[in-house]
Amino acid sequence: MEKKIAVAVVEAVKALYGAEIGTEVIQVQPTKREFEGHLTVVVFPLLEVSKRKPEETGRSLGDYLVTHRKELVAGFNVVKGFLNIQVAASCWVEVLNGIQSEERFGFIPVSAEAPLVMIEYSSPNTNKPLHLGHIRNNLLGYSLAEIMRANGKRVVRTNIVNDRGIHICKSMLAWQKWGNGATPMSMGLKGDRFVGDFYVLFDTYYEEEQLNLKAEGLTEKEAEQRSTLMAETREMLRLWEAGDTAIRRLWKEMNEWVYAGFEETYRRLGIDFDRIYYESDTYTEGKKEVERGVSEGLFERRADGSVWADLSAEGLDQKLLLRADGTSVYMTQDIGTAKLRFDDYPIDKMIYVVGNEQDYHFQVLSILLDKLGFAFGKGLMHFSYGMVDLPEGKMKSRKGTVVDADDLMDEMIRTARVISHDLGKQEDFSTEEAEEIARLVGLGSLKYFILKIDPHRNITFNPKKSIDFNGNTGSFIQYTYARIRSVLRKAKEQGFTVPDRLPSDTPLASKEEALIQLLATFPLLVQEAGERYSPALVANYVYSLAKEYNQFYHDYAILRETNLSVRTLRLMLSYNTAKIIHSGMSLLGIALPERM
RNA sequence: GGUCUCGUAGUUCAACGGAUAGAAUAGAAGUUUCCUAAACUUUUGAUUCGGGUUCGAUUCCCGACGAGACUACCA
Repeated sequence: MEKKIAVAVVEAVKALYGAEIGTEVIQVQPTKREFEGHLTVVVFPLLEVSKRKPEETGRSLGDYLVTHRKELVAGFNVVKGFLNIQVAASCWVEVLNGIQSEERFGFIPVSAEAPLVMIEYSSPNTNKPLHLGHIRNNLLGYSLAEIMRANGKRVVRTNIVNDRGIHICKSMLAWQKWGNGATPMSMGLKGDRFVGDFYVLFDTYYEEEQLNLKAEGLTEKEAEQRSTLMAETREMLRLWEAGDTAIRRLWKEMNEWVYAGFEETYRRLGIDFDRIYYESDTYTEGKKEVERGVSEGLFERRADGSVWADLSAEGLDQKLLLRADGTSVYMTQDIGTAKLRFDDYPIDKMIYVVGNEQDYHFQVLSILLDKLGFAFGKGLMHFSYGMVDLPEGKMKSRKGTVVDADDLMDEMIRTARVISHDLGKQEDFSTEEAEEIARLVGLGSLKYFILKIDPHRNITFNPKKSIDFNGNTGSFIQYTYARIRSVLRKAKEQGFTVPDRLPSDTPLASKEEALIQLLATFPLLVQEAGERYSPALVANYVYSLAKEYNQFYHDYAILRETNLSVRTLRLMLSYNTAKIIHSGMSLLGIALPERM
């Protein structure tokens, strides 16, 4: 609709002022509530060609549109430099017919030639369970993938698992020393939790060791160097890299436990991947690339054997790529992973969903890949998002102030169950139904809470206050959806049908026009969300749609409406609102209950 | 110190450079013979400060102040 108006205005400008302008000059936006009209044209940008005052220009354009395009424009008014347009009712009916006729309104079908976007997200370490920060990451990544797909892109969702390194060795060593052969099965624990506990155990003993050493009068640095635990860990890493079979077997077994745990958490969270990469497979590739860089004179090997990239020409500093002992660092691995990925897929766009603490890392990665001659280096996108903090400050795994992903999901579902129970809703449902609804609502609220916030911002998450189930929340949207489904069920029972299309002379009330207008903007919204990589945009749109429908619902007795054409209109509006809420929420990875 | 991100009602979030800065919560007052009251209606309340760019700035630029991140032979 906005586009139609823009085209019509271009035509009017040509007829009135004889000037050729592009539609991109025309700003068409929804009219603010306090003014009369549906859409508003901002005339300020047109003053240059009209050579007249804003009000006069607006009136001339309005007159032209009402006279020459009356099938589109039914009326107008001008306030200052704003031309408010009343769109003809028959237009809105046609728009609604258009929405009704499309299975997935607003989604662009994915063709085999479409650009291929790879999205990396999650990227866990295998030494501890997933926490709230990972939840934000996973939700953003999953949602972005859905949004890109809705924009007609081919999408490969990928996960790079940091399955090797000193941190894993800490868990392994602790298990060897103090595990007494325990397994997740024997302890009745989730595998990731089980291994994470050993990681914490290592740290506890390490702290103790450090305190003892410092008590002997050693400085902090000396104490670190004298640590036997650390020495054993490093030795373990060395053995791992050397391919020691016993160590490799232990490593494999403990990682399997962790993967089983992750799998469960991912499944509950409702996210998955198309392709998983393991750092243990990619880090050697990274080393090769770095060595190539050295031989091509791109990087410098120092006297101690370490390899560095000098990025001072780019305004950055020196960056380590290989340690003196030849082992790789994070950057080395990311170079290797990138190479393997581009060998595996014809990637047009690479998106890394990683926290903003790594902004610098990706800036450097982009430059390094570019230096190494990879065409994709410059175009890689770091989808950076803010930290999730607690009211007391930053989450610290060592201080035990981390909000565990599984615990949080449990808590959300529990809260949903309690609220549902208190409202007396559960009487209508079987135990299984009630439990399923609690699950959908609890998780939906959590997801919505995270996704509606602009990714750049840090989130302060208050576990005590938990998450609201009222207002701008996932459950509000779910409730609205369930209610619409209920209306449609009842309509069917009573023999009322939703037609394929409405006659164009169907009368419309302003509430109905407003709802159609909002529905009609969905394709633009999806496109914009794709261009701006913004799940938050989708979330806030779906909320405003749900809110609009709630008011509509409150004002009209849909099923008791006796006028046939009015009732079918309202049913059709309900049907399509549900359809688009469903589409929108699917972009966020949020499931909807049929009843609640 | 340097680089980057963020500063909006008491609180949590919105606002392609557009009109009188929107919602939600919390506070105050209402609405159930009626399709689901997890709803709806009314009401109180905010752009950190100072410059600049222009028809117009929460948005863009400069400076100050405040919060966070990075600046590791950690990942």
